Amino acid sequence: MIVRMAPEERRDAIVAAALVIARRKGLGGTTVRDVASEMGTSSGLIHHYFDSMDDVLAAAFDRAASNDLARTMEAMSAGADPVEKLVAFFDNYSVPGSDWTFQLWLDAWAEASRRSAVRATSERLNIEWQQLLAENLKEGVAVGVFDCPDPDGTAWRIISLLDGLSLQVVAHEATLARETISFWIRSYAESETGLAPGSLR
Amino acid sequence: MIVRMAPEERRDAIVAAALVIARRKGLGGTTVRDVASEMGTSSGLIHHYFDSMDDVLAAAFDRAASNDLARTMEAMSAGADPVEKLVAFFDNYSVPGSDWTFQLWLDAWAEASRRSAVRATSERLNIEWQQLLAENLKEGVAVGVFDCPDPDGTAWRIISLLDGLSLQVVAHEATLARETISFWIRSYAESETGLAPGSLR
DNA sequence: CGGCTTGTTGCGCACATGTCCAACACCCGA
DNA sequence: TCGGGTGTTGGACATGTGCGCAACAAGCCG
Repeated sequence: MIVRMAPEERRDAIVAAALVIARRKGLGGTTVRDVASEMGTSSGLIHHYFDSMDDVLAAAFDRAASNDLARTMEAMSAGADPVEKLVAFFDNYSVPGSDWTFQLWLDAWAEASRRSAVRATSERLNIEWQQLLAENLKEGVAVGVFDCPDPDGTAWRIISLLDGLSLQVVAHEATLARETISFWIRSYAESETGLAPGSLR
Repeated sequence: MIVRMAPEERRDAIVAAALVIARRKGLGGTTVRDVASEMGTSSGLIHHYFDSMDDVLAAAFDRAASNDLARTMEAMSAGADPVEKLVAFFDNYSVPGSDWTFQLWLDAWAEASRRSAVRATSERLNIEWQQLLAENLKEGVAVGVFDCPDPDGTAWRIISLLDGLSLQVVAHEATLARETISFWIRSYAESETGLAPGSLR
């Protein structure tokens, strides 16, 4: 029995199914047939909605990363001041059990050089994350709680340190402990913003 | 005409050929047939020397990364003191034109969760890089030129910031300038070691 | 109710993939 | 000079790949 869906709905379903597979087999390991059978439909259907597999993967990664970003933005908006927001940022960045999202980032960075749609998406989202942090830093400077001469640069450095450390945890698991990198990244942020040690706990 | 090689030699040739392909098509995109035809031999030969493709890829990555490591160690050994060695470390980390090595790192980190041999290799080499840096920091502390309470932690943080920043350059190219990250990483190292700003130039 | 748009199928095409293996060619030691 | 050991071949095998397409069916509109 054919289940006919509205275009929007079906597109969403495809992306959702692709995400399930990507979570299990990696971005690069996600195939048209896998996605189709996950949805319980035929593989031809995927190409009815997407020009190429590259686009499907980019859309899947986009949804996962955008979702994390939105969740973090929401968590930050609950903070009363820039300091609280910064704490919310870090609390949200590495929620336990969401390692698979970061694995997707690793996949995306690696695939970036060979899949243009994925590359464009990861670049855009990376910048959005940096912006989110930078805006909060600027607000803190304006209000006078942060001492930070170059918020944009600081944001890039914090994001990058976070990525570099998370990478070790996700790719190699045992080399670095989760609590350790949580402590390190907060200490670094404190030093970059002129906050007293322990302020971001 | 069959060209018979000594086992050692042939193994090396396979790894070298795999590296040529991996450089062009990525670690994950390297296939048995590609490697074979790069050597001008048959594909069966690869499996005569390696149990699986995973092992070939791990060996190829191992050679590339070990090579970089050795080159950096040598450059550091030319430095007269820990400060000079640290400068040599940074100078060597991001030689222009060796982006492809870093792309291999990106590939390896992404593949780590799905190819155990690659994973073991990248984990080991990541630790070796950290050790290289940590040993130099410890030496500097012993001699009294560095003020650094936790050299091992500092080494991890420097390596991670470097990785996180390099990642943006290699995967996204345009977002961050090379000279910018070179400046940032040196400034960060100065602050972690208690050196005066500009010491690592 | 009939027609038409369009979502959906299921399979075919042309390749590519890792792995394995019987046969072959080369070199060394007897 | 003649085995035997082993490096090497070339293709078989089963499976997987993205993509395209004719046919079918569902639902909307007149």
